[in-house]
Amino acid sequence: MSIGGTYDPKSIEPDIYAMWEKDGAFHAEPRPGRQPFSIVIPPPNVTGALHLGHAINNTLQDILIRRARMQGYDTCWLPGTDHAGIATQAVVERRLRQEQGWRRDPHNPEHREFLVGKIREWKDEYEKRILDQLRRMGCSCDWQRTRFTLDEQCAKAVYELFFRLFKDGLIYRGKRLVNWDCELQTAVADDEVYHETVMGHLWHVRYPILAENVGVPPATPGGTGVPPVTAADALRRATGPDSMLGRDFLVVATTRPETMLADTAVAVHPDDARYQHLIGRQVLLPLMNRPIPVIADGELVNPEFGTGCVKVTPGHDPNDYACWQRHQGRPDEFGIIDLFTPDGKINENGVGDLRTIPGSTGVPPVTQGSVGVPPASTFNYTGLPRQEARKRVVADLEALGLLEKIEPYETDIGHSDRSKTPIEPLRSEQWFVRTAELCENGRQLKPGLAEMARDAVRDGRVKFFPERFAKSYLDWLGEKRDWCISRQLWWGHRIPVWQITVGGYRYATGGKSIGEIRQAVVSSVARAIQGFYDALDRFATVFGIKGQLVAMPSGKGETVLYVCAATEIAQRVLEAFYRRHHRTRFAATGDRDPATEPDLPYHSERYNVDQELGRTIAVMSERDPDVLDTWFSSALWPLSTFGWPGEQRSGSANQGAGKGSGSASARPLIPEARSPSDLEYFFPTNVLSTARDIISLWVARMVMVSTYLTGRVPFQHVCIHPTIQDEHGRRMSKSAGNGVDPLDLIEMYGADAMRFTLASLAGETQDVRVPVRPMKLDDGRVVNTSERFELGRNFCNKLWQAATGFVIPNLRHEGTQARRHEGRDEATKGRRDQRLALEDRWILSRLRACIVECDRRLDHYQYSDYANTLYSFFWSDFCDWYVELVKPRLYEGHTGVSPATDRSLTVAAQPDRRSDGAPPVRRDEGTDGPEDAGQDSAETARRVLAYVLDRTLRLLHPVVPFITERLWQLLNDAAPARGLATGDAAAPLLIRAEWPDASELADDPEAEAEIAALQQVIRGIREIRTHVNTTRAAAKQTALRTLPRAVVRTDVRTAALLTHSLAALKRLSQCEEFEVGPDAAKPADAMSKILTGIEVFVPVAGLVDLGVERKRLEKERADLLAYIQRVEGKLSNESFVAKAPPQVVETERARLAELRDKLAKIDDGMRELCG
RNA sequence: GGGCGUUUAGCUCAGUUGGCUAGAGCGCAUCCUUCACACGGAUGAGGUCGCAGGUUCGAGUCCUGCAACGCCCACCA
Repeated sequence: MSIGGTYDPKSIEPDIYAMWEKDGAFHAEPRPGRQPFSIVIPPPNVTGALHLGHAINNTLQDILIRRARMQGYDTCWLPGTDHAGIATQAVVERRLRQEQGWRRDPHNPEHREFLVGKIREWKDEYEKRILDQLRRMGCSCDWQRTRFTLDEQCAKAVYELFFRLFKDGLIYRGKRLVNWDCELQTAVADDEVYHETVMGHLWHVRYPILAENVGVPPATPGGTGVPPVTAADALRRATGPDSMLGRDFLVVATTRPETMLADTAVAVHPDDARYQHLIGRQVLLPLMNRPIPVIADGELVNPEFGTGCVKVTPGHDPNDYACWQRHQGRPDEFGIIDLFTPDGKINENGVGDLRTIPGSTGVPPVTQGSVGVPPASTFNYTGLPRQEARKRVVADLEALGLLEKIEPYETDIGHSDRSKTPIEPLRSEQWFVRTAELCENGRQLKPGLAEMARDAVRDGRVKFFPERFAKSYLDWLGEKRDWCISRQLWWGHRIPVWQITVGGYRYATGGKSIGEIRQAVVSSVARAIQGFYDALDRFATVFGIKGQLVAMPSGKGETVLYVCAATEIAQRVLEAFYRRHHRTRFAATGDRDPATEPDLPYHSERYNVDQELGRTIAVMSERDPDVLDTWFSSALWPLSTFGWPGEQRSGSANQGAGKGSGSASARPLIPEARSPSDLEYFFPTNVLSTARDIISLWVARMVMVSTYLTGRVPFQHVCIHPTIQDEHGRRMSKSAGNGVDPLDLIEMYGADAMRFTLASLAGETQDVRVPVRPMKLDDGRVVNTSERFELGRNFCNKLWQAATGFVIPNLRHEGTQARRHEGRDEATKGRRDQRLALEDRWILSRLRACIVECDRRLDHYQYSDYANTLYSFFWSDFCDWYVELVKPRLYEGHTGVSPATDRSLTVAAQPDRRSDGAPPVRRDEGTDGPEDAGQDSAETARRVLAYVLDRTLRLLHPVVPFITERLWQLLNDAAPARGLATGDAAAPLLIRAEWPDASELADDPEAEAEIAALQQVIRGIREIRTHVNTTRAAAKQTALRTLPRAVVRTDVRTAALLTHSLAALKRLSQCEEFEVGPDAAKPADAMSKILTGIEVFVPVAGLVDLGVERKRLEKERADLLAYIQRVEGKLSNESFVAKAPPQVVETERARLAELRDKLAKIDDGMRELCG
């Protein structure tokens, strides 16, 4: 051990970590009758390496884990990573595209295999890096339990959850408007969309008003007697010189003109007088030449904005979609048209031919082409990319004279977080989880997932720290939005569902009535379904997967079913079943050879029972190609990682392959004889520590899933840590160039320094700012770091210096004696034998307060207060004062500070429950005088030094584990036994040592007050010395290292205290001689410091010009006087005296007396100075 | 637009249920290479606590309004 060397983290960190791992300190097994403490790591995405946000979160978790371990819990911190479906796939795909020009073909199974392989390579690389980063940070994770969201164990849980939700009717498939990423060709969640303000335009377009509604009801030729108005007429009138708004045309404003091709209505506000007369009429959709209705919608339309008319494109705009939904089933309902292909091009609906447009009102084409206007059929945008289509549409409108004006307009465009391309809202079939309660006829059948999760927080089973974050959790869940769980990706858990389509073909109508035919079809469909079920059931029985399959109606009528498999085995069996039987008919009638039957179309929606009748068969389609949303597996993380659902499924009873019914089965009881499983022991976890931006995405979903599956919450406490920003309050990110790699910080400052700084940043605010600076590392690399981390580095160095440079050498120096002492200690056990000096009692009292404070702060997840408490205890109390006070006893054989109120230590007689620490000790009123020789005093000082360092290392270990563990080794070498009063051996490894117990120490207010007085005197003399030296420097005189003499006038008791601690007093105040006493005479030509009840005088004749002293006293007097006036003002205020609590008034009075006394003494001094 | 948070020393932040002259670290100034530590020690300067009202004997702290900044959610064609 070198003395005086700067702490070098790099030289110890790897060895220390290896030692912990070798010792198995991170791993815990369930043990009956013990207390577990568990945390599951928020699994970092394998998208990339860890950043500072991960660093702070994992530091905090490690603090909790290490403390719990020291407190004696069976502690498990479960590590792992998240596959992060869309994010990872996007990164890898982008790379493949850039490097090899590779593009994914969604329908090519080979592509699927190739890409998933590539992503897995990426994952392997980054998972390794991430786990290595955690190790370098010192995280004490239970590596044996490392999990990955796509591994077999997690997948098992995912499929089981899907199966149960599916069986309970909580998962459904529906066509909804989703955020579509045209680049990645997948739906993305709302929270994966960010908005970017871009400068765009607002195009104002005229929509010609039709003189007469067409098509609804179908115009019978010649029926109305009024000739239908042609498109040409309408256009001509709308663009003519005397055309009139509201009579001949309407104007709509749009930021996305290309979507007008899919307009199905124009909306106005119901109360808007300008357009009242048009509600219910039709306008002609330009380019498409489609009549669309004018509807009233108070929610969609703001009459103040734009023209007050809104084009309605329900297929591609969320608001319009909502409007469309509102109007469904009403007399003014209108259609919906999908316009885009998955890769963002205009589909076949971008042609101006009415009859080809599904969802249109089926109107015959309006006559066209007679007035020089291009016929509608020439407007064909099919195949154009969105941007191109926009240009063409605008140009065409312009050519038609329908473009009223173009305004510049600032608008927010949704972008995909992953591909950074604009989002296209479009309709798509997706799987959803229902979160609202299930009701029938107004009666609640099942409680909703959202409500169950809200209850868990409302009734306190889950608590947030800080508390306020519960609100955003409750608010978000209150919306009960359904959760879109399918993604059109390949990197993830594939949806375990096969579709069964029941359809008919070659039907003969042979003279039957429509009613008879319909009847026959219905029963034949039912028989076909039954046939399918029977076949599937037989298959399931053969393969032993009964109960692992369930079929449910799709909600699309009786001809489509979904079959879901609960396990990967069942999935494989189903896949085999599909391969073998998808061409087989499960026919209700007939007995044709299946091999000769042609395949039926995948969808049989167009099947029309009114026209034909034939045989009905069930056809199975391939497995749903989509994968599950990443959060679906994340929601299971606390359960899946500990092994849920366990073994319960194998050998479970037949739940029937038929129609799913019944709720999730209760968890089986565990036989008491065997030791608990991981799940039983470590679940629910104690704490979840995470960032606030995923409270809804992740925290809420974990609670939903856990309560649904087990009836229990996944964690008791949710701890939200602050977000780290750069000095300008910006988020840190690689792309912004302000990202900081934890490994660079470790390289530069050491892991402990980083951890300590991060902990000291983690208060209860939601943001903390860290200035980011590029700095050069030793190896020449320039990386982002922050000087903020010098805080931790300096503290670690101080700790290192104090321990290896002072405390331990002093123990080691007397090593033989320390061992002798152990022997003697045995012999004298239970007898008073150690005299604690005042500073010993003081530091032990301070230590006690420090332990209490650390516990209180950590119990409330107030990490910064915990770190700061230790910082000031160790640096200020221990190093600055205790160590300095104790030096005379060690170096010069002084007896230490032993005032009249000396106390001794009594050793408790009973055996200690601890194996590695000190026993509970009690103080006793001692009456003995301070007669101990210096030898004993030095011995006591060493014991206290060792003891306080021991406890400090324990307290600090959770936040700075490496350095404390190393110092623990050194301390063990120097003082293997270091209980305060007995010689019990310390634990070999700090990581397993016991957490300090404040109750073994006593609060000692008397010692605190006395040391405070001592400190005041020392500070007073230091101040005078500095003042003298400053003055001398100004006069170009050399500085004085020490003052020759000081006189202290104070009461008998304080005088005794100062006298007894003379050596320390001289040393700390750098003053050579003292005169102390109640009657000490003030020397002439002295500088003075007036304290409460203590006057300090330093004769400075010949040292410095006394003129400056008067100025100094004058200023002090002025300050004092101002203060006195304030207090006087308070006390002369009658209502203060009358209304304030008596003790407050009393305090003020006492203060006033004190201040006046001081003032008088200062006045005395000034009189003398003036002569 | 809704919600949450922040605003205290040059910078980054503490400041408990209102009650001793508002604190810390960094930075700054002066002095000190004295035998653990210059990644150190000593001393000091520096703050009308965002603004305006209110409650109270008393407000950095509680209430109202305003402003700036940040985050989350929802987003008007």
